[in-house]
Amino acid sequence: MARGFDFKAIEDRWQRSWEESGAFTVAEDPGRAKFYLLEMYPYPSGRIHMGHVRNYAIGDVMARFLRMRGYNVLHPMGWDAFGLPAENAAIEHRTHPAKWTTENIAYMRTQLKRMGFSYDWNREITCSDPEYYKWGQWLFLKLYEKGLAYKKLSAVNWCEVCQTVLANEQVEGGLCWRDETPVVQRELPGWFFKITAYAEELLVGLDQLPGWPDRVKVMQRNWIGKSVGAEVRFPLPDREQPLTIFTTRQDTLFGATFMILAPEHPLALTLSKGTPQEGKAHAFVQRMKREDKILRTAADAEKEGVFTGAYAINPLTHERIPIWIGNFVLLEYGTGAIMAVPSNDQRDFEFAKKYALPIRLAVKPLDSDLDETDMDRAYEEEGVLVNSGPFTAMASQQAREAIADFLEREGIGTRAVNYRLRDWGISRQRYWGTPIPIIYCDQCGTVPVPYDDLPVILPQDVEISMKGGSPLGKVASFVNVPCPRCGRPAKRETDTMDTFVDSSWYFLRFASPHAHDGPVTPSQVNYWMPVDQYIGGVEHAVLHLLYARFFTKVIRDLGLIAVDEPFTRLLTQGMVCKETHRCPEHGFLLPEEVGADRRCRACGRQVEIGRIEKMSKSKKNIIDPEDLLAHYGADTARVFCLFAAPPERDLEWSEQGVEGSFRFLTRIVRLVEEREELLRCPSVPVPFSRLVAGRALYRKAQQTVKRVTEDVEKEFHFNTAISALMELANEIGHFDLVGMPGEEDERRFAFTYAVDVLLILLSPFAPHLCEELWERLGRDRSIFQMAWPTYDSAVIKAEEILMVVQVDGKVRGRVFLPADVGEEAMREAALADERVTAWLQDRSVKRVVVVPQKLVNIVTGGSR
RNA sequence: GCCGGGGUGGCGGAACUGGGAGACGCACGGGACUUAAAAUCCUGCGAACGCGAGUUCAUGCGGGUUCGACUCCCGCCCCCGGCACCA
Repeated sequence: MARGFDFKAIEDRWQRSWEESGAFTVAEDPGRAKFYLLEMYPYPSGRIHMGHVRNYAIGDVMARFLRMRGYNVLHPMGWDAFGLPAENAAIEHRTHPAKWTTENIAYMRTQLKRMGFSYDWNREITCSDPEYYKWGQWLFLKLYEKGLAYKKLSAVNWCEVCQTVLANEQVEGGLCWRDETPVVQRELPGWFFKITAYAEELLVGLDQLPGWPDRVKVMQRNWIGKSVGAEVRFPLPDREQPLTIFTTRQDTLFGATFMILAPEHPLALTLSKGTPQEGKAHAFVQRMKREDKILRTAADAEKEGVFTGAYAINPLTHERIPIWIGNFVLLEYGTGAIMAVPSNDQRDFEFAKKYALPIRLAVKPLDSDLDETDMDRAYEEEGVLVNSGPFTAMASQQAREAIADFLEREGIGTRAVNYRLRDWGISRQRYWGTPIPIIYCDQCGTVPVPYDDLPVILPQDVEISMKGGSPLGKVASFVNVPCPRCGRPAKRETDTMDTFVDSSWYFLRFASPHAHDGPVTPSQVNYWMPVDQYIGGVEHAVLHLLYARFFTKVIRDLGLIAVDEPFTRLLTQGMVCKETHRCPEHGFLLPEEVGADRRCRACGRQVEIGRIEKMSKSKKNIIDPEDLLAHYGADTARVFCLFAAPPERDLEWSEQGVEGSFRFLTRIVRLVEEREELLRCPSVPVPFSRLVAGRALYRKAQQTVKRVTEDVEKEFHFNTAISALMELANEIGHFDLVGMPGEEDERRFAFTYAVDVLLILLSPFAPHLCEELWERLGRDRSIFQMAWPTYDSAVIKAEEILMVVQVDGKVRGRVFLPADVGEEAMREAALADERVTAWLQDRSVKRVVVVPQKLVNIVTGGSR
């Protein structure tokens, strides 16, 4: 290692030392404030990527900082080890998912250790470990007992590539979240968790989370999608049962001129029976069933429908109105049927125009009139009711209450709430996941596996393929079991659980990772929970982060934990990005595939360079942390990730930026090495009141303590914290150790103090290097056993202030004044300043604004 | 369309609660050291005008409030992310 410093040796040495001393092992300690710091655990894909480095570097700085601040810090790590990539790898490399996963974990663990992350490895958990998934199965059974886990046949999202069902949260814009291929709808039986039972609590609980970013809360709020309105029963002539609809706009009821059913609505076909429309309605429903539902219900799809031939009675106008079937009405939402108010709903308007259905205005704008025969679009805003019988002239909002009251009084309807949130489909037709602990018996039906028989072990000897359904179904020794109730031959459930189930409670397990009589040990979990700070990517805003909140509430209701919300504070870090090289012919290129003339080496076309995009294999703009580690070491990697951008923003990779961080650390090494002898000798403390020559440096060090502490603690502004450390390092570098005769001791004291402070403050960011230098200076303990420095606000305050003098708001002069200067003295000094008086010639002073300790603004009466 | 986050030098980014815009770093220019280069050190670095002291302009655009606006208010433009026929 020629360049800089021998980071390899330093890192190896200290990593071994921390491991041997068990520096990061923690236990409950009621005497100390606890802090549970957690980063989202990784999927063991094979090797860590820059996103991990950034995520875990942020967490590790926090962990080390908080320990030095005196907290009892739980900082664990584990593996989200179940999931489809292991099966794909198994097929591709002819290996077993378990082997592939275990090897990946082993390698990635060494990588994390080489980054110097301070985890308590005694608490490591792997969710493909039977000791872990046993308790996932246990929780499943508890949910089943409480009616929160159930099986049903339903239309589900199916990914052809993954050969499995996906949860709603795993479909993004009609595409599979993992491979971005189109998702299709399929009728399939599967297991669901009743997350909707907690919809309201999941919604209102967001208000109790001031430490969460707004955008995540907004995304969850939108996802839960609460709508307040009413269910209204529209009588059907000649039928006992009315047609019930849900609306949020009961104020527009008088404008309901027809109704629309979802094609899957049970009445869609029965209502048309015996009418002249029967054939047409039947054909339409059949066609809708064949069409892809995601396309059919997309926002930009053309509205289509057919008349059923039947009529309902508008319960307020008592008019007979036609019932239609429409492609855009969803069975799953509300009651699967709507009243159509074309005057006040754009979708209904388009439908009415297309099929020449009547339009009657129900709500008009406050300040103008509308003619329903002459509208070119619906009036959807609030307004004043018209054509609405006794409610005419009421404001929308008031009318909604009045009409809801009326509906309830007359027995026509009830107030109602609807949520967009659907139950969480957790069945996966794949192998590498937690087996669902259920047995099907011809005699006894669906039988839960008895608790004593847990875990249901995932068999090892399985042929994995992406064809012919769940691989577990082909393992006879797994499938065929005696019924736990009657003993007769029965069959196991062959679906496994969504891996998001595993990650919905892993943070609880870390508190008591080896508990063997339950998923958690209440005394331990209640000491550590909630997670005080959670750090991870925003891509989990409505996936993991919603499921984990749901599980926390369920487990609380089981009486195992005492918290309502799992994560008190959440930091969503930005992505790691890098520029891409794109050839119009060959797509994304590696930098080395581009010639010096910015042309593609393969075809000679001009290559588009400079688009900054998230690092990804497919865009060929990956930086392997392994290379970073080899060339610059872990400390540089950490400092770069934290310095280049504030954590919540995207980080743009820059080779020069890394170089800069490396230079900074090298400078620190030089700073210490050049004065090593001197720094090793104990210096005699000089009280601040007597400090003269070293006063400025001492103060700078204290100011840096304040800045770094506040930056790290309050806002995670690691970038500005590091810049403050750079400033201090610069000032130390320029400090004159000799000065005037007689000042040496004082200067030595200030210098030593500043260097010590610098090393301690820097140690969470660059732990290996700081430990090394600390030791080289002969300081007796590990730097991480040092208390975080404090500062004295009297020291920090400069005894001189620089007063800015403005004339008419423009800076015209600067004057040094004693810090305790009064307003009147500031005013006088400002008016006496030479440069200022020049500006004041021929102008009259109209007013003088004095900002204490800071600035004087002289306002003049006009031009000269 | 709705919701959220942004827009500041060549670049990444600073700026407390309305008070010196551009901290810190990168890139770049000049200089020192060197036979030379690298490394390191010193120095300059928003733009325009000026020999210079300095002056004017400048935080997406247009208005406003204020002694004073990157910061507050009104109206627009652009970029990124999320949701999107949810009745």
